[in-house]
Amino acid sequence: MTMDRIFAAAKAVLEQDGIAGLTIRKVAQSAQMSTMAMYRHFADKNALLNALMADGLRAWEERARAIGTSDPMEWLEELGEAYLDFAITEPHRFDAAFFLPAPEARRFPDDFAAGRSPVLTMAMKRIEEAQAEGRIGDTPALEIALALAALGQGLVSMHRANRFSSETQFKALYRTALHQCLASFQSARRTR
Amino acid sequence: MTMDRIFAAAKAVLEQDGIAGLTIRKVAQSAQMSTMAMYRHFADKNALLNALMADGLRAWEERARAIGTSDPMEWLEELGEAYLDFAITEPHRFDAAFFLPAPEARRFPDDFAAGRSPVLTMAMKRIEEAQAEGRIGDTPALEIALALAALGQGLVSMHRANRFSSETQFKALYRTALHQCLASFQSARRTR
DNA sequence: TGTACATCAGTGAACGCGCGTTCACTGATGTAC
DNA sequence: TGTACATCAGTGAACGCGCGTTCACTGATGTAC
Repeated sequence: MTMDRIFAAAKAVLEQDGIAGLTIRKVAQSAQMSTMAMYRHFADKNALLNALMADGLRAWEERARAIGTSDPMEWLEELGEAYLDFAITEPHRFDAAFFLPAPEARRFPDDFAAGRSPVLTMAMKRIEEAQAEGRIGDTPALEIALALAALGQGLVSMHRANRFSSETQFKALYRTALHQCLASFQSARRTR
Repeated sequence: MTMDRIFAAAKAVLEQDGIAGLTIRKVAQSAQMSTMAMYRHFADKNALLNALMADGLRAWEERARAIGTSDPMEWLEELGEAYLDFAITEPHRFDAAFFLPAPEARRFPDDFAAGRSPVLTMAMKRIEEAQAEGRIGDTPALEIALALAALGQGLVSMHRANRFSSETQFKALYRTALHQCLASFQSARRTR
C-alpha cells in the first residue's frame, strides 16, 4: 500500500526531473510522507534506483509484447520503432532502464544467453526465424540483437547529448539507420 | 599561463573523478589556487565543461589523424579501433567529448554536412572513396558515418552502464559488431 | 475478556557534507603625463 | 625620472542551498496468556 504510493511518487519524480534530479526528499514529499518513511521501504537510494530500473525494463517488455506482427523482419522493424517511441515519450523511464549503471543490471553474455532479458530473447527468436528462412546471415543471433540494440542506444545517447538539431531530425535518422542496418543483414545473406 | 595551469588541473580532475565528480573547488585545489581564481578565467562551470568537451574532441581528432592506412575500408576499421581505445584508456575524456549534453555541441545534420566535425569529415571521405570503388552501397556517406558512430557510442554506453560482464567481453563484442557492420555494407554493395 | 508486551510503520530534528556563486577586498603591474 | 592612476589577477569569507543518512522517538496494531 504505502510501498505502492512511494513507488508511484518515485516514478512521478523521475518523469519530472530525470535520474539526476531524483532525490529521496522529493519522492517523500511527492508521496506526502516524511523523508524518513522512505527508509522503511528501501534500504537506501540505490535500492530505489534499482527498482526504477526494473520498472523501466518492465515497461519496455510490455511494449515489445504488444507487437503483433508475425513476419520476423517486420517484427524487428517494429521493435526498433517501439524503442524509439519509448525513448521519446518516456525519456526518463527509458534512461532508468538503459542508462543506469546499476550493479543489478543484466550482463552480456551470460544473463542474455540464459534468457534473463525477455525482450532480447524475443528478438533473438525472430532473428533465428529469419535465419532459418535464409533472410539473415548466420552471425550468432545474440550478437546481431545486441548490435541492433547498441545502434539504437547510441542514437538515443547522441540525441540526449544534443547532437541533433531537432527531434524530427533525430527520428528521421534513427529510422533510416535502423532500416539500413536490417536491410544490409538481408542483402548480406543473399550473396551467400 | 595561469589559464594553462587551471586547464591542466581540470583535465587531471576529470581523469580522476569523471564529469559528475568534477567541481570548481576541486579544480582550484588541484591547480593550487583559490576557488575564486577560476572565475577570472571561466565565466562559470559550464564554460569549463565546454572547454573540456573541446579538448576531448581535439584528442579524438589527433587519434584519427594518426591513422596511416590508405585503403579506405581498412582506415574505417582502424578508426573503430581508435575509438575503442580512446573509450577505454581515457574514459572520462571520452565522456566529455561524446556524452556531454553541451549546448555548444555540433549537431546533425548542418554542422556535420558543413564539415565542422573534422573526424566525421575524414570518415566520410573514406566512405566516398569506398563507394567510388564500388565497395560500399550508395547510402549518403554522412548517414553511414553517423550510423557507425552511433553503433560505437551505443556499445560504449552499454559498457558504461555495466552491461558487459568484463572489459574483455566488451572489447570482443565491439570488434565483431563493428566488423560485421562494415562487412555487411560491403556485401550489400556486391548484390547490386 | 482483559492486560501486558512486542512489533514496526512512521516521524522530526539534526549532522555533516559539498556545491556554485556573490561580495568586498588586496596588491602587483603597467601606463600617462 | 618620478608620480598618480587605472587595470586586473587573485583572495577569503560567507551565503544559501540541497543532499543522504543517523538518531531517538511516538503511537497504533497485533499477539500471548
